[in-house]
Amino acid sequence: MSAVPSRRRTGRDQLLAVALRLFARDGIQATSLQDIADEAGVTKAGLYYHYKTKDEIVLDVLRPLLDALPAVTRRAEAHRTRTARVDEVLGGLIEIALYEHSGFAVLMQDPYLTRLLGQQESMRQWWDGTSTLILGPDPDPQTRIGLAMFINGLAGAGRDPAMTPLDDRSRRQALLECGRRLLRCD
Amino acid sequence: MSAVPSRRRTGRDQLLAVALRLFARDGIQATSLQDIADEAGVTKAGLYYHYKTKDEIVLDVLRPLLDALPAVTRRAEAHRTRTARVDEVLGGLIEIALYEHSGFAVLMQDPYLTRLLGQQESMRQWWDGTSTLILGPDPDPQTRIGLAMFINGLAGAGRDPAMTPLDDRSRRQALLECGRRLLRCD
DNA sequence: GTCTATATAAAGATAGAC
DNA sequence: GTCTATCTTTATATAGAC
Repeated sequence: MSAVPSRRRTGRDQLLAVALRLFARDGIQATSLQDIADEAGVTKAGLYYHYKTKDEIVLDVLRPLLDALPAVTRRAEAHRTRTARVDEVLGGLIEIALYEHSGFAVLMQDPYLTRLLGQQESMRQWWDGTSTLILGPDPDPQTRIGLAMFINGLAGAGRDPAMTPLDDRSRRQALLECGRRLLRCD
Repeated sequence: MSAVPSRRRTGRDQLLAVALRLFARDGIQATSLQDIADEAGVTKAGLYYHYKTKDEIVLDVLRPLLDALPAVTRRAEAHRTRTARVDEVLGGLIEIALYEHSGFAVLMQDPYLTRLLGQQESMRQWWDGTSTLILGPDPDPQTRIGLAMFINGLAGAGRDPAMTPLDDRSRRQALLECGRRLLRCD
């Protein structure tokens, strides 16, 4: 028994980090358990001590992301003005896109995950609720489409070469400005 | 010899249509030759009369798209004012995203294709050139990132539920408005 | 907790008949 | 131009030793 119950770099966590990197680079479907095992320095069978199936690995890799998105919405609900809610949602999504960009890109774009989450029914519900929260129950189509372009373009914009000369703060600011323009909040 | 040399629904074309639909729905890697053959009503071996490899099918499916993007840029180069060039590029990309949306989404997002095109070196070059054409040689980062969000978000926004109530013209208009806002052209 | 070895299914691809 | 049959490789997954 360890005297330190806090999270260390246990085998499981290391596997997840390796898997996420490969998923983001090659796509989930193209990443075999053999690839993950090789990269992690274990054998394929060794993975099965930690996980029963590949899907279990996938879901565990994306778990932090799947939790982070509703958390953003909950924080936004605590605000009373529309402006504050918009900023909380846009800012929260930008944080995720910038600092967990691998996971965010996989979550938003990988076809394997789309199927695994059942055509993303849960994702769609979260997005509907979040959209309604910041745009109101009956927003004009232009604004809704602007928001759709923001969420769909965020992962790509976050890893665009145009970001490289900017520091962290400028990156957040630039992406926030994109969102505000699309939602006509500037 | 046929009296009608024009394009009919030959076996090859039908295979491409089937393949594109499956690629867009499940991703390229998750779509096996068996899947395509089943859907097209032939056997797996039958595919190999038309194509030597799966990659050949993939590239042939995406060929119209890979040709359409540079064509947009060439049309834009014919204009002299920046405004006209911007509208030609944005409008051209919107046309593709709306009317060849399956192919466009696959082209922009599928990890299999990214690898097949060699980390998309050719795509990156096209995008650099197009970006420079409409933004000038040294655009401010905010505008470049806005353009990145547009191209990356276009496929997703084009198939967002918010599009359904709109007719074709309104859809084009809404997406164009997104682009103009991101580029501060309104 | 990680290994060797193996089972089983499915992938891409080819040979050759019709 | 499409088929049946088959080859080879690789995928997920399991059994059981250490």
